[in-house]
Amino acid sequence: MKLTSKGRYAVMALVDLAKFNDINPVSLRDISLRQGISLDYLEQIFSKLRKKAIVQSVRGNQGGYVLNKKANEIKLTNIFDAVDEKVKTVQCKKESKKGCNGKLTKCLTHNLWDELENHINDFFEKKSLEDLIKDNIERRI
Amino acid sequence: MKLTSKGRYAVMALVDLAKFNDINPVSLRDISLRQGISLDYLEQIFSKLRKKAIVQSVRGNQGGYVLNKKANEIKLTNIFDAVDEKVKTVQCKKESKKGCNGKLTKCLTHNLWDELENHINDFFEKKSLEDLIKDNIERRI
DNA sequence: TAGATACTTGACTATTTTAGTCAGGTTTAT
DNA sequence: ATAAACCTGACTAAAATAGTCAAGTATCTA
Ligand code: FES
Ligand code: FES
Repeated sequence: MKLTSKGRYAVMALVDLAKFNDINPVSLRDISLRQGISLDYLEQIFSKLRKKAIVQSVRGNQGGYVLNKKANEIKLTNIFDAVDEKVKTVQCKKESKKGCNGKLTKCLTHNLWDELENHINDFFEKKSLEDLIKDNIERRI
Repeated sequence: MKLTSKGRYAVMALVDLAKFNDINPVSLRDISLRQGISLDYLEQIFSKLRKKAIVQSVRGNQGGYVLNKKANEIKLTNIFDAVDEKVKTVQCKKESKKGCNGKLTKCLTHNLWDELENHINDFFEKKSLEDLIKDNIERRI
């Protein structure tokens, strides 16, 4: 099980943005330089974040992006959802009544993976951008 | 983030094996048929489980595999470890003092992913094969 | 109003990982 | 002897990932 760069970058970029949010729109170029993320890749990511109303764009010279909600209202769940980073532990289709083995009953481990999925999603539900920023200031990394 | 088939199958096969463990060695062919997993793939998986002493093999006609420990002593962690299904949330090398951005400090989100990794591993630490079997009997799926 | 900055979009691609398959063994009960 | 079942390593097709690239459009500032 691993986290993809897309999800990792999305959160990283938003933390960066949130730190500078009060003053001016933050340009992707700046985030790219500070965090070492490809500019083109960031553009893909922010396009998705914008469509899900997590950020707002300001076009033109001196433009950039601004948070569209308060930092404590943006949960990791929202971010991951926006960039299609989903937690997927079961093999079978959620809706289908068939198991992953093609049989009509769920497989021996289906419930386990379901529990795991909930366990992970709980973590994402609880963490907000604000938490991350606080954490960064406290630890001074 | 998703769970791979290898990890899923490893656990599924072991639950199946554990259910029949008292009587005779269980052949991979039977597990393959019951759980709908490719026999060749199962062989790869069990080879690893054997090397980590989670199962024992019985060669020859009427042979198969047997659990090498009690079901309550086999945690998910052990299984995942054996088949190299690892949880990897950080990008940077664990040992290296460099961050994922190549800089000397850890990135803004490093601590977050570390927490996440622990959160997930906790789940795997707590669940044993025995828990899974009980769960199956209770729910009768 | 020209030019620079920065957002916007969509298509394309190299690399890596996954999820197996395949072929050829060896061991042992009957 | 022979069949069942373990054992091993190499190979591969398909999918996912992590980007790159190209061609825009909008807006501020000089
Ligand atoms: S994971 Fe849902 S049936 Fe196997
Ligand atoms: S994940 Fe460890 S430094 Fe970024």
